[in-house]
Amino acid sequence: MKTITRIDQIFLITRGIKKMVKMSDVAKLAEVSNATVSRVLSSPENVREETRKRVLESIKELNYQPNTIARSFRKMETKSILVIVPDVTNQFFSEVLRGIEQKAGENGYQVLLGNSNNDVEKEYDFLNQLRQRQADGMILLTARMKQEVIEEFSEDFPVVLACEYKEGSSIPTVSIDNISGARKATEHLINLGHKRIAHLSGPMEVILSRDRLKGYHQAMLRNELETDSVLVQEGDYSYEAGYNLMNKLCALEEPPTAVFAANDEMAIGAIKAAKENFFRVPEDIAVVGFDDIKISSIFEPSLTTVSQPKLEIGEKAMELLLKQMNFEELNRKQIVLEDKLILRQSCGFNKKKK
Amino acid sequence: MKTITRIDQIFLITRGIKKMVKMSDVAKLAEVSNATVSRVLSSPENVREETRKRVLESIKELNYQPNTIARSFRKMETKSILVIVPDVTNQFFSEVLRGIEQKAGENGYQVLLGNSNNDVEKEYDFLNQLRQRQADGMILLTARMKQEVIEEFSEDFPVVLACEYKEGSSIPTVSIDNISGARKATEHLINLGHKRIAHLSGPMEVILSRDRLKGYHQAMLRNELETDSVLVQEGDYSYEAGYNLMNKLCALEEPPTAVFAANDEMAIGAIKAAKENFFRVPEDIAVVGFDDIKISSIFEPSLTTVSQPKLEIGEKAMELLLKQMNFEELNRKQIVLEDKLILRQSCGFNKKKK
DNA sequence: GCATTTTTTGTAATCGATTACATTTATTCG
DNA sequence: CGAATAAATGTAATCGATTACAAAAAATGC
Repeated sequence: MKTITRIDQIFLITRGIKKMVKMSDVAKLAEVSNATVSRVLSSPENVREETRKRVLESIKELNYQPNTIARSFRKMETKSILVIVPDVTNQFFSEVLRGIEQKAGENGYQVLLGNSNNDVEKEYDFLNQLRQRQADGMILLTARMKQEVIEEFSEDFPVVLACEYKEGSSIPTVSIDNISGARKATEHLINLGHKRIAHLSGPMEVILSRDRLKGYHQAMLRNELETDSVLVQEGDYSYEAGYNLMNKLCALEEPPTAVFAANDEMAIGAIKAAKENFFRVPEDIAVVGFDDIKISSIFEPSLTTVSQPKLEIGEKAMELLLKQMNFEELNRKQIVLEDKLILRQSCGFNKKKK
Repeated sequence: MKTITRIDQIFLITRGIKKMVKMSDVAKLAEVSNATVSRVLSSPENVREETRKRVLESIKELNYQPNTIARSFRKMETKSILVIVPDVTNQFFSEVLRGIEQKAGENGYQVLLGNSNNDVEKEYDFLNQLRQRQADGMILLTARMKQEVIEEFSEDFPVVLACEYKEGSSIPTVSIDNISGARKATEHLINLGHKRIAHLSGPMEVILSRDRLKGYHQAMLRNELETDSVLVQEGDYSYEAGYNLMNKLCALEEPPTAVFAANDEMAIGAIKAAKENFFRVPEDIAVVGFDDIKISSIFEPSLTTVSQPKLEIGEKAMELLLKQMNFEELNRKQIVLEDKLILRQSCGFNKKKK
């Protein structure tokens, strides 16, 4: 009966690095070969019950933890994926992230978070990280890089675009139909009788922004409304941009009676500015946003907005990525999920009288 | 003059795995040994200019990317750290994260994000990930695990606690003085003339919650105010908890005239509930929060709150971790940063007349 | 009981970069 | 110029788990 003491286990501390128990230590104690220990861990059904028990006991006794780096090295996979977010502090993305994380966790993948900080250069850096095998795959929640680059890259590595996409490309993508969502939002304002409707757009180099603008234009055109070009203002999806742009609009000789903002953060900034300019929302100016982030329902007036299925976007994106990493065929490469217009107070809808 | 075509580079696709260019390929093309290539990459000053140039050209020509897994394996380090967050969607943490990310990036470290979802079991799982060397160190933004466990763990691996801490432990920690912060907040309400002050606390098993409660009690005691035990309600830091608890308080025969909430999310939930119960904020009920998250200044009424230096907490935590990973001595293990009471409308302060 | 098949275990090569040590080449200096 | 020293490069072991293949042990069948 051999007993291993704690002293035996913890041993030498050399230059601060703890000497770890390795597989061969377990093998020795259990009086089997390295291979058998490995098998107990990865395919226990091929090991005789008795041997397996002995090995497991040794593992426990030595408190052995397999060295993931060595395993990764041998198998040339990290069991982790990289998710690139334009801005970690943005609520919208953190919910998508949650969807990704969940599916990833279920399938034994770690999520490495990459914050691009809205900087394209950073995005390119992240591609290299994947090239260097720091992760097995990648989900991009922002894609400002050149189309050719991403496309070529996606031929060699598992990549999924979520939310953003590239026109006419074959990169697996999960998103909603931004054009129709924006159209719905704008049409809602039109149906409420508004004619002078402004749009606070996102940056034009981002396709989402162009799509939402397009939806806005379509709605205006279909209803034979003119769009005064001064009513379309380009922002960057930030609260501050919404606030500043709305201040501009309020200063116009003929201010709009309604505003469709390309996301909720800008919409809230806009409402804030409108109020400060003594416009009542929704009475004087109705506002509609996009995304349905958490504050939108809490803020007053609560925000009418186009709701994206954030969690589902994350989950589906991870599913697409998993399939690629497992070399499964993708039957559908472009997944378009349903958005939904949520009516709240900021455009005059009242759930309950107050 | 040897030319390498794209075909040469991209080669065989076997079972979907692209054959990568490796160091030996570069060595062969540059007609040097493996070691020299390695040196060009990690200590170029030891390689003759001419040779170095030749190697760099080959690297470029073959588009060689070092295999990080192999490097990690050999050096037994991943150059990544693990950050455990109780909830990714929480604004407060995402800002701390940004501080961590920044410092990590500057020092060549990747940030692996772990979402514990407020589940202790998950936290224990993350410890094992570190044991298995998935990362070189770990920052805990939540620490519900048993003190002994974390402490023993922290002897073998680089760990930093941020925001949370463990009493009388020697684990490196970055935080503010929550007791004094809470006391300040409560005293502010007392100075405004409030006597019946409620407290919406966090879960009692979290030390932050206990500290903030303690600060509240201290302030009351010092000012010889009685604390009606029905006025202290335990929540879980969520908007919903604040909302529900405030509904309870409003239904009291003698409702409080002021509320100190243990964080901003609960404070905002509380204001929302107060309003729905026809209490005006701050006229009928003054509210103070804790954390100073972004919405707090946007929400109406804007929220008086104790501001934590979120970014700095993240940076300092990463600095402590870096020192541990580099086996440097820590001169100070417990870092306490300054908080600041920010006066806004929710307790009757008006920056500008409206 | 012995040949055949099946199951279990062991042996040793392998993944790709790093690095201690050995060797070669270049430089310095009397 | 040649010895001594310094600089540049090469050789080969190494990190720890996995796995193809070989060998041994157990089970089966006649």
